[in-house]
Amino acid sequence: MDIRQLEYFLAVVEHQGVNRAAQHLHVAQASLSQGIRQLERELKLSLFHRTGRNLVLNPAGQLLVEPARKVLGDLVAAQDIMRGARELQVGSVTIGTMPEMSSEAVAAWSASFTSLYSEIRIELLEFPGARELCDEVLAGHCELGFTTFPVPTENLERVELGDQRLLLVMPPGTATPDAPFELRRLEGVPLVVSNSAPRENDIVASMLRRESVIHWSGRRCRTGTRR
Amino acid sequence: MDIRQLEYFLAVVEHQGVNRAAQHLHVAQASLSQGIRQLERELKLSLFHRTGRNLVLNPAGQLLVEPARKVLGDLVAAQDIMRGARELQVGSVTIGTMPEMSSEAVAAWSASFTSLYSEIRIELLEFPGARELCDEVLAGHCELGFTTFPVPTENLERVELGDQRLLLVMPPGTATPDAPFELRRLEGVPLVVSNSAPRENDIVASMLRRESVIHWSGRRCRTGTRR
DNA sequence: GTCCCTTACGCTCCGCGTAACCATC
DNA sequence: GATGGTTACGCGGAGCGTAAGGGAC
Repeated sequence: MDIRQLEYFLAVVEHQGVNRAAQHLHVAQASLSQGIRQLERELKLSLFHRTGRNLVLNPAGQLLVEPARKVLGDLVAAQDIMRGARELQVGSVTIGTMPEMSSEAVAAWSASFTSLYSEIRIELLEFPGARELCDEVLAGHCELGFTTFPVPTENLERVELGDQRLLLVMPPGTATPDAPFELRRLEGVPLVVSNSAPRENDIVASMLRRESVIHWSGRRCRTGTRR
Repeated sequence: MDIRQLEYFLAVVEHQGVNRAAQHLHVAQASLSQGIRQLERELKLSLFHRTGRNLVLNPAGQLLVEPARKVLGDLVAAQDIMRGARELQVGSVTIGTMPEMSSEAVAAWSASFTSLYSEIRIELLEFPGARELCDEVLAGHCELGFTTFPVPTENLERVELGDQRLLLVMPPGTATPDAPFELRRLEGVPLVVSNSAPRENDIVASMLRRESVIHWSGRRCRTGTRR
């Protein structure tokens, strides 16, 4: 039993005859007749009464009408979904993130993407580090990932989105050197940091950690999105 | 988009790879690969991430999984129904009747048929006369009809089911001739007849009518099936 | 090397159309 | 004759398998 055969069958039923159905399907009458015969042969079951003039459904044929409509209906539904996906109207994008990545870039990208393709769902996956993130992108579990340079693989396409500038805000009167500020000078300094990153998804914290700077968490405040 | 292509697609998804899916489908690996490529070409849409090793669904592919399952599921449902019809497990038979036909033969046939094929539904259509009944059977709207001889067409297959004997019950003391009883002798005689035949679906009434016998309906009683 | 997917290439068979045939009206 | 369905037959293309190619590990 085939899609084509079911289409032929329903066309004959709906147009009450091979001739009219063939005109509607733009195939030769003989081809349609053959198709129906072939279907009946495969099913080992007659579907129509042959009464000289027109073809009339017999009980077995009547049993097939609704199931056939259902199959064809589901098929066009699937085709509609695929057309939507092709025209970027529906679907989803899975993107990977990592703790050391600032969420601002991801949020900005998501916002602009959503404004363009409002029906595309964005799935977020977070990985421990750039290595794992790139592995997952390579394995095909994410379409793309946001990470920091250097990217730990050569086989991925990379787009530089920009530099992110961080501002250190200090109390009035603090000595501000002209030379680049050394993170080491924050050793032991109480800092206002985010507490909304249970998995340390905070670029400042991870940078300080990389520099082995111990800071005293003087006061925590909420930042980022509130749930 | 084709049944075969959807089967191939789901097999690759479920077995996570062309190779294993091909073994399961008993086709060559290359044929399966071709089939998937062809499907993607038709849809103008990539369905898998090609990441060197295995094939992994991409978002468009994920969108197709459930619709494809639905199409194939409905298809096997249709095939099941057809198998049932072939094995006379489900389905229906439409039979035609006519007023002058005694319902006893129909009932007896229905009972024996139902005891053999309990899942086959019997549809009853009643027509004004043998002429109309035979036309409908010829047109394919009934599979068979119960009628009385002579059948008013040569193009139908006929099976004689038997003779139906009718008994005339008379008051004690009535003269009973040895010769065949003439219906004309019932002229004006009060008869107990059925009142359950609003459309005169009564073999006695129609026989008397054919003989132009006027009888006085002395008393009516219920016969046949009570609703 | 192994593993897995893809491409190339012939072959077979299915389904199409043309044309002839048959039946009914 | 007109209409409508079936059968006969040759052709083209779709899909298969074999074999070779290519990338990842």
